[in-house]
Amino acid sequence: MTAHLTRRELTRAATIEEIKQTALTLMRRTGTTNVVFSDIAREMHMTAPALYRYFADRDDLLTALITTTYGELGTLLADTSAAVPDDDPGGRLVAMCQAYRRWAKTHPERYELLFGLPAPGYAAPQDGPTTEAATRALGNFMALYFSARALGYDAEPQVPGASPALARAFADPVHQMHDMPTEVAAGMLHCWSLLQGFISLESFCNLNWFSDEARDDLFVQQLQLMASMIALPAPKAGWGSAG
Amino acid sequence: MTAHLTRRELTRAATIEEIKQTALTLMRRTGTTNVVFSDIAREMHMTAPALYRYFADRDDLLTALITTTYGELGTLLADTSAAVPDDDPGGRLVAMCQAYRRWAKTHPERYELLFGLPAPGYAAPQDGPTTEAATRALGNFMALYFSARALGYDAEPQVPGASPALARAFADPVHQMHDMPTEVAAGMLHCWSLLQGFISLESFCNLNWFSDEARDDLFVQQLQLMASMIALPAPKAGWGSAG
DNA sequence: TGTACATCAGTGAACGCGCGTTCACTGATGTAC
DNA sequence: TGTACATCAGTGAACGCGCGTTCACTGATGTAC
Repeated sequence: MTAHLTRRELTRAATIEEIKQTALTLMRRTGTTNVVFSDIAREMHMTAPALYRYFADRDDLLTALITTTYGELGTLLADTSAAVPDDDPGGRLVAMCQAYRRWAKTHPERYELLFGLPAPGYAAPQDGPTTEAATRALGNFMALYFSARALGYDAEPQVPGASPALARAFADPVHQMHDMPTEVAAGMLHCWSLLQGFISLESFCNLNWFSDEARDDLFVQQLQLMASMIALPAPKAGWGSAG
Repeated sequence: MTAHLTRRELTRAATIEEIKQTALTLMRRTGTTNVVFSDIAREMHMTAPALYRYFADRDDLLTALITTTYGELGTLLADTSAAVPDDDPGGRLVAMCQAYRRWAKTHPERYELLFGLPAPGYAAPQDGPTTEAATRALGNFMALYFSARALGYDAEPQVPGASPALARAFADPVHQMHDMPTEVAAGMLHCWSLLQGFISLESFCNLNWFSDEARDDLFVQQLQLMASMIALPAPKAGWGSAG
């Protein structure tokens, strides 16, 4: 029974969690992926050296933050998907992408943390917890195809066929794409590009010359393109705006 | 005759140029958008305070760097486009996108500078030189449509029609899209999203789990999607890889 | 052409602040007998 | 149940470094007469 945790172990886990949350909160407040030990400590009514009881150094904390953030994103996507009935994969696509978009717009620094230029000396440990968390988060999109197929939808996606090199890449089970047609797998990646492109442009203020409404409409159009790329049926509740 | 420049004015202009280039070189060396006055000065065999003769402060230099970088990107795109015959807009699309992609991969920190999370306290001056330089750079893509139309290509792009809000946005002549069909304008933006998405994913190492060859093939597929979105003919020399 | 003055480039020293990290310590929490 | 010891959380002071920025200065370049 390792379930018996001392009070010390419990508060320790709670403190670690609090440090990470405080760091993320401060990141939002400053609008940077920069994280300052003294600031975190002050926010928690502690002193900076105390943090070294929980994280070896700044890089260690950063790795934990990235993992946590991927986890948060994954949970968001999973919850959003779960809130839409099984038999509406198109609706799930719309809901998940809109949720992702809103999340990135609300927390551009978290988006930057995951998908921006890696920090100065920081190299994510290969095959580490970050990679695993990332795969899990993206798995939510892969699941769309399988739930659509379970419903009998298996229209040909409107994308070019996969090349041998691509097919070889897709065959690796790590990416969760090994048992979908290579056209769908390729389509998934095109969707991913399209989504990331829009979201990074919007979150980093490079689409400010558009009205909110125009941006919304543009995004809805991209959702439609995405659905066609991976051959998903239209969402039952409609696309959400001008179509 | 303001053409008469004193030696002082000439060396001054040259020094400003050298400072900017040194800053960009250092950015590449450190792999960050961070720029350190002392480092620039040392590289130029000067001392840090001397730089204040040329730039009011760090933000001032940053603004200049962004403008310069947009200019560099614009020149790259224009030159690349000009190297392809007028009557091959599809070829121009391929050449420009590949050039852009290579540029971002070689200089991820410059890409970050233009399209990443804006620096800490830095707010780009609205309607400033940066905006103008950005518009000029992107204008090279708009030009694709016009050169295609001049050749008689005017197929319907395979994208949803533009909503009223979008149409209103496109009507603003600033964006150089006011005299193209709204479907084409929308298609342009979808292309832009797709391109930015792929490039940011690749440049920031989020597609490392693919082989170089697989990434190349994926990009070629996206080029084909882009061509169909803005109704460009296929490139005369082919797509460049597995199609 | 030469001289007297103004303007500008660049230096070196210094200020001030932020911030990661170390260290010797105190007090509280847990463990062994 | 109580006592003696080990472990851990957290503190406060300090080190060391980086870096933006200021300032009084020297020497060179340009300008006016």
